[in-house]
Amino acid sequence: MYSIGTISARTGVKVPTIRYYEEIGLMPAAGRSSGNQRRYDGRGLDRLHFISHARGLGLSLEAIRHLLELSDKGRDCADAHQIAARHLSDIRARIARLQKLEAELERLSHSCDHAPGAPCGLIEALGDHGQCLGDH
Amino acid sequence: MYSIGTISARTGVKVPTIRYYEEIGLMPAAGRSSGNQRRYDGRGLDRLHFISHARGLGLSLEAIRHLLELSDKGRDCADAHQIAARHLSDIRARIARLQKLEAELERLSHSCDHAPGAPCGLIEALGDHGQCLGDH
DNA sequence: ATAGAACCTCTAGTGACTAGAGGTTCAAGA
DNA sequence: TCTTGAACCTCTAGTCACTAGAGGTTCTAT
Repeated sequence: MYSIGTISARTGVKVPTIRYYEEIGLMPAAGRSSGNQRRYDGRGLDRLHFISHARGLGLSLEAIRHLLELSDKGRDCADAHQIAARHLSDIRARIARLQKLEAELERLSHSCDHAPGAPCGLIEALGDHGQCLGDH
Repeated sequence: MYSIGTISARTGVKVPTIRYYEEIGLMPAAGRSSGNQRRYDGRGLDRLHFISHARGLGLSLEAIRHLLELSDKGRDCADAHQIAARHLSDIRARIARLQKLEAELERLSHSCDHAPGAPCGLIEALGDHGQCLGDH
């Protein structure tokens, strides 16, 4: 049996975060010691590893909750793949958007010649969307 | 003079969001009609355009607040460029991270052969960080 | 037995909004 | 001038995924 501090150290998930996961039902209510402290077994540790890993991949807690349910039920992985596919396309969309912003911001930075006394071209450009190429 | 609804329509910023910007001091407190409704002039509209554009580029309200101060003071654009540069490197870091996640998630999806009855390889892989390449 | 690290619950705060309740004002048409 | 209803007002509370702090209790090692 592990204390909350132990599984925190093993998974890298902070102690208050573990309690938060329990509060929202992502982690099952842990067993308690005689003095009311949480005690976890290997399954609890595994589950927290799963959550931590999926969070690291950027999945929302809602998606993880869904994945955990599928895992608990034990079969039919089509749904799991759908969740992963949705997340993947979401990631790709975010990359595309960030790349547009990157280009735009770089362009705006170059629209200023740093002339002393003159207004900053970058600030002007921020005020005037008309100068922009993209649709942000 | 424009009503809050009018500048909302012109900038695409929702009405409650404009009130929120005023509450946190990003928009100056607007003048009022005799019946206590907000009234904006061209400067208010410009300022909201600026904020909306910068938000669209992904800048935080804190960064925008800073930029607005620089703009109000009117000269020395080095600080503005520093803010933009910081944001640009932040965007690049986020792109790099998302690209890692993309690769990892794609790999995990392929680690399942969809055999009926067998446990889902994707879910197994999510539980076991040891299988991973990256450091997410 | 004791010290102090780790644990407990509870409340409140973060960023950037969004939603809703309950009430008031404005502008256009009759 | 009156009426209608769209737009406005303030205030509170909720979102996501935590994080911080107060004030108190339990565990573990010496």
